Amino acid sequence: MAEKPNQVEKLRSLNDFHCNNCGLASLCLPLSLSLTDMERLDGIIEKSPPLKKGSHLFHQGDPFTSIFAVRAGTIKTYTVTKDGEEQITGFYFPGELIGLNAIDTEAYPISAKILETTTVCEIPYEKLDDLAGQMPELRRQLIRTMGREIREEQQMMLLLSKKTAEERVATFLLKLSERYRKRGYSASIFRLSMSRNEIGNYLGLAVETVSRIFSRFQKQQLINVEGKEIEVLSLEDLHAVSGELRMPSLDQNSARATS
Amino acid sequence: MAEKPNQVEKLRSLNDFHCNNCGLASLCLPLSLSLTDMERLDGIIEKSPPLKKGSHLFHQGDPFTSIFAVRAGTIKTYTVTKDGEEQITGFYFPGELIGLNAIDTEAYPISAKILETTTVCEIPYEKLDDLAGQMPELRRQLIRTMGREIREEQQMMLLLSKKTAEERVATFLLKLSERYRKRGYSASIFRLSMSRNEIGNYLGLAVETVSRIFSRFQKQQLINVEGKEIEVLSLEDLHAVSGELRMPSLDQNSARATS
DNA sequence: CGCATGATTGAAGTATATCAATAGTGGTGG
DNA sequence: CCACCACTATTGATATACTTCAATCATGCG
Repeated sequence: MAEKPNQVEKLRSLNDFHCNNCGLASLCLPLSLSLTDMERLDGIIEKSPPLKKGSHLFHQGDPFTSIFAVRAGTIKTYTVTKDGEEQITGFYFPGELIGLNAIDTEAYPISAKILETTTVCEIPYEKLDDLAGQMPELRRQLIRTMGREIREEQQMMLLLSKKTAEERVATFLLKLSERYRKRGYSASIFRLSMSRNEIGNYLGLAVETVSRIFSRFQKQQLINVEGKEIEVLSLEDLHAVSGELRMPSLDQNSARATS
Repeated sequence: MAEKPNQVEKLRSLNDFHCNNCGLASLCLPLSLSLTDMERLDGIIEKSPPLKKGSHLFHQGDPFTSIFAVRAGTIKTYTVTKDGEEQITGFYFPGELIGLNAIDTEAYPISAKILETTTVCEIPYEKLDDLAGQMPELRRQLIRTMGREIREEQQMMLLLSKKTAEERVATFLLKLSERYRKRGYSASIFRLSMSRNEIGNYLGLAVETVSRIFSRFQKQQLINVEGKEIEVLSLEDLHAVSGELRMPSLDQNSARATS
């Protein structure tokens, strides 16, 4: 039976999606929860249908209600500056949480836009807070996740204030590579889900600069670029260009790393 | 009795220092704790003696044990980049917490250096975590504080990636002004506890640029500068130069602000 | 009081932005 | 299915905000 998975089958399996069978649990909030705890967390989570590219998860100013975990796809978050231009504050991949910066406010301080067809888990914050009061491991995991976010943003500050354009782009590619690797994808071949414009915006560079540096890196045999397809030819060399301290590819066990 | 407060008196009052009589409680973790809860928090906190300018609270790589709350004085945090130069990640004033970025690691990812004679409250993280499990309001306050830190760092990213030198310096001065105001000091006259070099480092600018902009602002009657003494002549005009969206001085009740 | 360190100001250099023109890409409808 | 159009990316030429280098001046600490 069930020899040919059909449409109904596929729908059923979508509805059967739970934290305890989510491949991302180890990257997300369920990390180190017991099975029963995981089920309780699962109970408060709303799984979204696929969201279309270009649509918004929420807009800056919308009332804050929920944290979102990316299940599949990519999301960018951004604010709009005084003169109307956008500043991208982050790209979010499966297992990552969006909305942590809104916890002490009544409205989202940023907008979240879908970059490619994406599904998310919506976690109502009031309920999450309740559960965090009852489940020590969930509380710790939430706080750890926030601590990591603070740290990563400080690294981003360093990138923006001290690094050259080449270092920024190299660092960006390495970080992407590392994130793909952690999710079980190739660390050396991947597809950019954002435009050159968005990369430049995020890194504090003009589009043209990003484009030139991609070309330069290609000429230097560091990477192969073909539109949005990136192949990293030498993680080591790219790392040398990035000006980063540690060698991310050696950093297999991030929990024990001292950063 | 006790007509002339003497040395012993002063020492006694130092030892009598507790969360429930700390003027900063409303800016710090004790915020919205009940009196009993506050006393329990107070029970796990170690009050430091005065720390000397130039000394370190901890060094990058030291084992992570505690969060610190500044009680009086100023502290800067910084990382050291590959080529040995430092990147300042923040300045911390009374009531602010240091070390939140280390929570999910085993070692501090930054160093913390005293800028002027400072006292701190040391909060052992294990004990804080225990208490957070028992006291919902403490848990919420810790998480809120982290959420705010994440948000503020995103604003800093925006500053570093989109703002001009003048906008950066103006924003910096306004943020300082606001922080002094919240602590009951003058919003328009204050003393910089950091050097021009440190300001430049933090803002991603050369010292010379900071100095030139201070002079320019002075010429434009925005501020008066005399060494480390700053007088803001027009918060409104400075705000206009800063490129910030909101008018911070109108933002009296930050808890209800939606940012 | 003196000397090291920090701050200011000017002159010259540079990395990156901006402007401009062309080439490629992907989505849409005929 | 291909042709079209808008959008995105690339590449070159020029402009500029900020850095770097250099010299002088101020400050504060022992």
